[in-house]
Amino acid sequence: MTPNLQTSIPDTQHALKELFWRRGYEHASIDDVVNETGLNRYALYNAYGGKLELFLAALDAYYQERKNLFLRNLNDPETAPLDAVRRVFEFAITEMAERGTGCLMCNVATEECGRDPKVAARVESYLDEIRRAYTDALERAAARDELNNSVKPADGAALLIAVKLGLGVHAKNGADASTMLSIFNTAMTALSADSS
Amino acid sequence: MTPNLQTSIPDTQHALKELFWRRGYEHASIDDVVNETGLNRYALYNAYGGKLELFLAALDAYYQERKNLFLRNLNDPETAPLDAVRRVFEFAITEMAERGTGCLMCNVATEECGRDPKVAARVESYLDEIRRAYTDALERAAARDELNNSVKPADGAALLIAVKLGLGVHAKNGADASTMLSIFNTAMTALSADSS
DNA sequence: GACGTTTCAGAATTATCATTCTAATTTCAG
DNA sequence: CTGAAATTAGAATGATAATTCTGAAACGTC
Repeated sequence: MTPNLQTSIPDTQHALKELFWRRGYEHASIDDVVNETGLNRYALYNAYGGKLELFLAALDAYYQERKNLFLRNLNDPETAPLDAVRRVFEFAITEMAERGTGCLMCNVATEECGRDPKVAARVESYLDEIRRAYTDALERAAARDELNNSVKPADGAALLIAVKLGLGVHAKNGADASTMLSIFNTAMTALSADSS
Repeated sequence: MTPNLQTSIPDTQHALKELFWRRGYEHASIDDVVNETGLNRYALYNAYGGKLELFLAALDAYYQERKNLFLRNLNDPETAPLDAVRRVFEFAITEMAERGTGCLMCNVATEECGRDPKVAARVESYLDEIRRAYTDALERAAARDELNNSVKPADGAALLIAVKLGLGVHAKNGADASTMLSIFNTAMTALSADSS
C-alpha cells in the first residue's frame, strides 16, 4: 500500500511542487513535506539529501510542466504569434488568480533561497528559455507587421517577462484575474502594431 | 552618550527602514534591530510593541521618503510629464541596482508579512497613491499628444506599476541597472505617442 | 519459518529567534 | 547625597524547525 520510492518519485515531485508553490520555501517545513508526499523522513533525506534538494526537485517538476505547456502554445504554427502570447498569459493569469500564490519561479526569485547558486542557475536558465521563446514569437509577429515597429522583439520579450514578474507580485497580494488581465492587455496594446 | 528614545526615534526609523529593506522582514532579527538602532531591547518593546510594529515604523519611514521624492518630481510643472516619469524610474532603478535589494514596498508584497492586514493596508494605499500620480502624469501627457492614444492613462499607470514590481524582482536577483533601464525604456517607447 | 537487510515512525539533537524577565545600574528630584 | 523610579544588558523562556538517531517492524531470500 505504501508506495516505494521508485514508483512514487513522480508523485513526490508533484507534491513537492504543490507544497513549495503554495507555501514558499521557507514556510514549508519538512513535516509538511513528510505529510504531503507520504514518504518517510529518513527516506527523503537518503533520496534527496536535504531541504534545498527537495526544493530543486520541485523546481524541476514545475519547470518541465511549464516548458511543455508554454512552449507548445507559443510555437503552435496554427496560431498568430501575438495570440499565442496572449493565450499563454491568459492561462498563467487565471491560474495565478485562482491559486493566489503567484508563479513558483517568480516567488523563488524573491525568496532567500533564490540566492543559492544552484537555485539561481535554474531560475536564470528558465527565464532565458522563456525570453528566447517570446523573442521568437515577437519576431514572427514583426514579420507579419503585427508588432509595434519601435520595439525590437528581444526588448519586447524582456518587457513581457518583467510584466509577468510584476503580475506574480500582484497575484501574491490577492489581485483578481480581471485586474491582471487588464494590465496585460495594456502591455499588448502598447506592443502591437496598430497602437498609435 | 546613549541617545534617549525621544530624540532617537527619527534615527531609529531610518535604521529600521535600512535594516528591513536590506534583509527583509523575516531575516531581520530583533538582535539585528538592537544592534542597528542602538536601542535597548526592552525599550524597543515598550515603545513599539513587537516586531511587526517595528516593521510598520520602517514602512512608514520608507513611505514618507518616497512620497516626497517621487510626487515632487512627478508634479514638477517645469518638466514634461513623461520626462518626469522617466526621471522617477531612473532614480529608482539606479538605487535598486546599487542596493540589490529591490524596493521595500515591492518586497513586502512578496513576503509573508504582506499578508498581515495592517501591512497590506499600507501597501495598498501606497500603491494607490502612486498609481494616481502616474495617472495624472499620463493624463497631462495625453493632453499634449505625447501618449500612445490606444492607451488610457489609468491603464498606462497600472502597467508602469506592474513593470516597477517586475523590476524589483529582477533587482533582487542581481540584475544590473542597464538591463532594467532597457526594460523601462521599452515600456516608455510602447506607451509614447510616436511609437508606431 | 528464520535471519540479515531495508524501511519505518517518531524521539532526540541542535539551532534560531521573538518575547519576557531579572538583577544591576543610572537618573534625578528633594 | 539619597532613595525611588526608569533604564539597561543580557539571561531565561518557549516555540519552531532542520537534521540525525534509534529501536521496532516489514521484507525478501534461502
